[in-house]
Amino acid sequence: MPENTAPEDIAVVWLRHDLRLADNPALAAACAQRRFVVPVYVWDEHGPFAKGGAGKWWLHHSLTALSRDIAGRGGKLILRRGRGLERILQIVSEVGAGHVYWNRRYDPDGIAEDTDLKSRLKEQGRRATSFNASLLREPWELETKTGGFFKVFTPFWKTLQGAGPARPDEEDAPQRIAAPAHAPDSDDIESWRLLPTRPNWAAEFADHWSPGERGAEARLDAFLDTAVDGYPDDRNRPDLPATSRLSPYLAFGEIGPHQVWRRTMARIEAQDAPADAAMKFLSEIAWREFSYNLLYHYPDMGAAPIKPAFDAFPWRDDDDAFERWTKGETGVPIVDAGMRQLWRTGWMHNRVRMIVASFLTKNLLIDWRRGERWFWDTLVDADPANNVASWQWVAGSGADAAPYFRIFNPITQSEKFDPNGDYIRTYVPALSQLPAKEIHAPKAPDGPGAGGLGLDGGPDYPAPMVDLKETRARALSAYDVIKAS
DNA sequence: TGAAATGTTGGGGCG
DNA sequence: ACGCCCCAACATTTC
Repeated sequence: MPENTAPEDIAVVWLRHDLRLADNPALAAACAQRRFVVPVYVWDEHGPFAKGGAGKWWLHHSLTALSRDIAGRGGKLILRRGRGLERILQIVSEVGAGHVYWNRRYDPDGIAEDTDLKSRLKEQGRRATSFNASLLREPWELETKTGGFFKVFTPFWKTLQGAGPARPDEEDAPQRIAAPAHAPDSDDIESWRLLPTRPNWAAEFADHWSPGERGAEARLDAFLDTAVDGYPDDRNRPDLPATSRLSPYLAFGEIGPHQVWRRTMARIEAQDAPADAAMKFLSEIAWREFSYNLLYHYPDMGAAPIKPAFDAFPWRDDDDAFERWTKGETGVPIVDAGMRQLWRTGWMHNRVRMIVASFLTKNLLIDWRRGERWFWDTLVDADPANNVASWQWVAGSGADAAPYFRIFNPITQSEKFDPNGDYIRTYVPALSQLPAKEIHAPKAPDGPGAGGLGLDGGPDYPAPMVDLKETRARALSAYDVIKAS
């Protein structure tokens, strides 16, 4: 540390799920208040919220982009590996920083670590300052009339609309992120080996995604330009490019909900977008907020059902069935298409997520937590609040969940939301020659050589692994077990 | 942000 | 012309 640099002049900014320069309150405050700024990302591969495989692919590219963007403004992104709290304390001491800035986390482990770090820094005579970058309102801000937190989405959404976002004005990206004369060492990101090699299951990811802040902005602009008008009608159609596909960018904080909110509202005000369609889109952003609201108030919800009655639910242990589900070999076309889209692209359309989740938890009676873990490992948008809240919603154990008896019929859903079968054809090539009428529930060929689909278990496409009617009835009687308690 | 079973209605074929 | 049956089409109830 140069002798003429006082601790007051140096800030460490600990970046986590806020990998952007624009509208980043912690980074903006550090740059405005301190002469030198040291942005840090810590990769904790053993942490409870370490990213799964697909998330690591994304993280690699996101950090590469962020590092370049920071360098473009005179700064240097420091990469370290290990436990976050320890590495931050280490870097703070290396550079002699008097201040640490970060944007808040809301998962219980993140909160605990941040609380711990704050007191450790205080003991050392350093200041820690935290901000809100990732939520429109803090989870403790919105309250019901009786002073509690919201457990039902609709009143939550009404209240959120009334309150509006906490920061109505955009926080510009800092002009300059001045690195200290002797910047601390940084790992080379290649040494983290975040990218898959053998097999390279992410080979196709780059065709679908451009991680990083610029990619996020382009995605939002493209959505607002072309798809928001049709959003209310088409958002449930996996065969159409009708959704924003912002979820991974939001999960990594390459864009924040404030930016989405402001730009969408600006389109409404400029009459570039119909208000009802645009607000329908924002209500989906609000589902994300609602999930964080739930996670904050039910910190254990990743491990335990919100409705305690579900503790006694008779889930089946069936490794073989679970594996067929993960591989997209259930014999139910829409389910298999979804699971293969997930594997190939790191993402799945939301309507199809509900269908495959219903199939797993109801037709197969497999614990939602197994599905949640699989999604965590394979989704590029894996998010500790959204993922868990959505699984509990489908399973029926969540706060504002679908009633357990609301069991999807995957074939009916397929006919309704993929009417021409185009989505199935994209991800299940074995069925690509079937007409729309047959593709949702292919019939086994009558005689030898009749179709070559192999629906009786042959090589091309399997017969349905379960009878939908029977397993529906089985799910309902399983529900009777806990309904009585 | 269901689906299936059951109930109701009304048009048309038919003796 | 009339009653009867069938069955979409829609509504309601149940899980």
